[in-house]
Amino acid sequence: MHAWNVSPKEAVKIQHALQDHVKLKDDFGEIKTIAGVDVGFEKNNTITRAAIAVLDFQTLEMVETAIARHPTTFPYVPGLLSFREIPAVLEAMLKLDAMPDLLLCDGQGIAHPRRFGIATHLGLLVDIPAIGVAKSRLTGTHDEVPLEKGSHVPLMDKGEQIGVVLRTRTNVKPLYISPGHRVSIKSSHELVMKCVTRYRLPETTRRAHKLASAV
DNA sequence: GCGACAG
DNA sequence: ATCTTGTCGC
Repeated sequence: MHAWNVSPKEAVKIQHALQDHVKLKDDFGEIKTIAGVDVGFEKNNTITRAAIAVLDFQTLEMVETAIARHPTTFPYVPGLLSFREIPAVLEAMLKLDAMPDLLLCDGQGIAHPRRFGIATHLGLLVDIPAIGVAKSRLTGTHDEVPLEKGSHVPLMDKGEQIGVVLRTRTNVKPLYISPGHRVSIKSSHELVMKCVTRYRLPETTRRAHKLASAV
């Protein structure tokens, strides 16, 4: 594994070096468990708190959870989010009894200037299929999304599709879905939709967010 | 040079 | 991300 105590400039180099290993084709078997990953901060951002909620993919019921606190060592820089949040996430992952079959991360997958968002970086490091679920746009353009739940339009960048903008709830801001690693755009879209109930965010993310808040 | 900019 | 109460709308 690469170093984490790096400068922003070095972080960009690492992203370029690792990008070649990313797989955007479906590479997974039966998905039994799916994990939501979320991060929060404490003590004036000096502590990064990572939370993971593992759910049963079929019933969306909680199977297992893990929380970890880690000193914050990297600033928030658009495009380099993973260097700020992943160290704490990896610590939380190690506390799990069993690795989940799929990860849903807060933030982008390949919908990133260098196609290397946090979902991509994390999925690659732990070698688990991962999808990025972002609440807003980092890069790319798209047409307006119809207001009804389930509506979606492609997210484009430099002539290629990098994800989908998905309305998970009628009349509510859409989510930006993009593959992280070992999953296609189409499957990312379908899998996220299966985790959505009556709220804007998929259950995985909602559960992880609650954990990250219930300090 | 001027904006845009995940969490 | 985080600071924060009530309030508008489906």
